[in-house]
Parts: sequence; C-alpha cells; structure tokens
Amino acid sequence: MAGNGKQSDQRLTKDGILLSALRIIDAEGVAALSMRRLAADLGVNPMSLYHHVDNKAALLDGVTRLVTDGARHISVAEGTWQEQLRRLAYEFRSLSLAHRNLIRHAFASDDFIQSDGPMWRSLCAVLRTAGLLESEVERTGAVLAVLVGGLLHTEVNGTMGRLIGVGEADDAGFALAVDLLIDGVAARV
Amino acid sequence: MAGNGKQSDQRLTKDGILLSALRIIDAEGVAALSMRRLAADLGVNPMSLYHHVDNKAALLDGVTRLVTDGARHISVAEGTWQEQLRRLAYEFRSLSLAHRNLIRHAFASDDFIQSDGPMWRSLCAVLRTAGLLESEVERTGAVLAVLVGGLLHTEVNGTMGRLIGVGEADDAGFALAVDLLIDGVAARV
DNA sequence: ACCTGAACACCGTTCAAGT
DNA sequence: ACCTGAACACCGTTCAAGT
Repeated sequence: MAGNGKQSDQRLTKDGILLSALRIIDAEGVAALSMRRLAADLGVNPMSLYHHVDNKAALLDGVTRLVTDGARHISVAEGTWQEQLRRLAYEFRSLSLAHRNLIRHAFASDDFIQSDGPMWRSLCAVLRTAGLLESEVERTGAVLAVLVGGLLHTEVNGTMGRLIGVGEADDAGFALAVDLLIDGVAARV
Repeated sequence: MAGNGKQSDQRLTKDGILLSALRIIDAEGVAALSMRRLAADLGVNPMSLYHHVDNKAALLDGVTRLVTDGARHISVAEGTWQEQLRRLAYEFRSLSLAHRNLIRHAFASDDFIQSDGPMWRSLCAVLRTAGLLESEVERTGAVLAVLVGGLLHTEVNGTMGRLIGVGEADDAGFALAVDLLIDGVAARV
C-alpha cells in the first residue's frame, strides 16, 4: 500500500513491533516483555527485531511515546482555570489507567514527563490564564506535573487504594488531591 | 559473640547480606544487583544466599525496610502544624536522597508507603493537631504521603531538576511543592 | 537492506548430594 | 542446619554469514 512493498515481512515494521509490545505489556506487565517473547508473538526471528529497534530500552521508550502521544488531542480551553486544571488532571488520569502496566514502568523512568510534551504545554497555558506570575509559571507547572504524576503512579500500583480504604469511590484519593492542589495554586495567584 | 558461633560463616547473616546489597545499590544502582554479584562481593557461593533470603524480591524488600526504618527516630512535635509538616517532608527527603537508587526502585514497587510505618503515623498526628476533621485525617494523610512520595521520586531520578532548570537551588521544586501542599491543607481546616 | 543461526556473557532458581 | 556443584530455563546483544 505504501508502494515499496517488496516481499518484506509486513509484521516487521516499527509500529507493528511497538503495538505488539504494548499488547504484551497491557496483558502481562512490563516484566513479561522480552525481545524473544515479542518475536515469538510476532512469529519472527528474535534477532530481526534489532533491525527496527535499537535495543530493549529504545523499544520501551517507543511504546511509552506511542501512548503518551494520545495526550496530543486534549483541549482544555473552556471554563475557569480551576475547571481547566481539573479536566487536564483527569485526562492524564484516564490515559494512565488505560495502560496501567506501562505507566508504572514509564513513571519509574527518567523522562516520563517530557518538557516538550502536549501535557506540559497545556498545563503552563492554564496557569498563565489563572494569573500566575510569568516567573512562577514554569516552576509551578513542573511541580504540578510531578505531583499529579506521582499521584497517578500510586493509583495505578494500588498504593492509593490501600491507604485510603476499599469503601471509597475509586477516584476519591485523586479527587481530593486535585482539590488540594487547586487550592494550593489559588493561594498563590 | 552471640554465643552460637560454630564455624558458620559470619558473612552469611541476614543483616550482612542486606547491608552488602545496599552497598551495591547505592554505588551502582538496583540493576547492578544480582544474586551472583552479591555472592561474589561477599566471597560466598551464590546458592548459599537462598538459605538466608527467600528470593531476590524478598532481598530488595528487606533492603528497603532496612532504610525506611531510619524514619523511626523522627520526632516532629514542635512549632505550628505548618512547621511540623514541613519538617516531616524534609526528613522524608533527606532519607530519600541518602539512598537515591534504592528509593527509585522502592517507590516503583507496590508498598513503598506502608500504612503502619512511622512516617504515616506522624503525618496523621500532625494533621489532627492542624484541626482537620477526624473523618478527613486519613484520606488527607494518604494523599499527602503519596504526593510527597511522588515528588521525591522525581527529584531522585532527575525529572524535577530537568523541568525546573539548572540555575535553581536543588530544593527549589521541593520547597515550592511543600508550600503549595501546606496552603492546600490550610484551605481545608 | 534485511534476515538469521550460533555464540557470548549473563540471569533467578531448584535440587540432590554433601558436611 | 547449612553449604554447594550442576543443571534448567531463561535473558539482551553481537556478529559473521547468508539472501
């Protein structure tokens, strides 16, 4: 379809590899992903993968990028800045819950929150409309991103549920935290 | 010295194993720790370790416990509740920074913040003296613990420093986050 | 350019055999 | 009770040889 068909194996494309890796991670966790296992799922020689992916670290990075790019379609430009902030947080949350196993790993890695990602830019925009001093926007944005990231990490790995008790709504901890953070921002505008 | 000396190898005690593992983790990261490598460091047969430790997961758990038990000696009962909260947060921070590699791994695991740990109990006590409704203390404590945990995680892995820029004091992000959280709590007492 | 078999240097863990 | 060699079932990655 792309023109350069040849007889080259169509299962062996970068996207096909990343998607297959994501399927394994979603179903069985990051620990279950190995180059050999991935190749077996694709019905392909393990070594062939190395022609499309630098190494396992790059593979995991690619999968993370695949998922977090889903945040590119978020638009939050409506309502008060409080509502916008809350909406942004919940978008981040549903994206995380959709791929719990991956996000668990991604957050542990160094560069989960990319300072050039769409999430980050939206966040800073909202803080500006909230009336925060320009000199404070980036610092505050960084702190909020990091706090919400940590929050989702603990929700995804079950810590939050365990600490807060089982009777609660599953977003009780998240809701309270977001309220608290919004109040914290409100105190400094 | 303990009485039951025999000729049994004194390098092979649970504490000796945990401490040696911690040394490897501090120096080279969790990834550098393997049962075989640990045994080599101890000058011991790899298989002998399994008589003192269930498996690698239990080993890592033990090392984490070894370190986080350092929080047992924290006392914060002085000053306003704001000062107490801040002191608690900074104690948590210095404990984390002292073993960055370990904390990186521990926070990724399920049960980093134990609901029976000293940190947790102190936190709830402070929130009570702040005048929070008893029904809100545990929920708020859980949220704060999780937020500060996530915060330290990103400080330890460098994300915070990267997002906030290099010119800043190394606790600039942490300080701002703690202020913001205290303001958030203040808004709900 | 892309694929692949063999090989290297590792893993965690089990287990039967030793003392 | 504690130790240990051999073995099992895996890893990620390199590389020379193929097409």
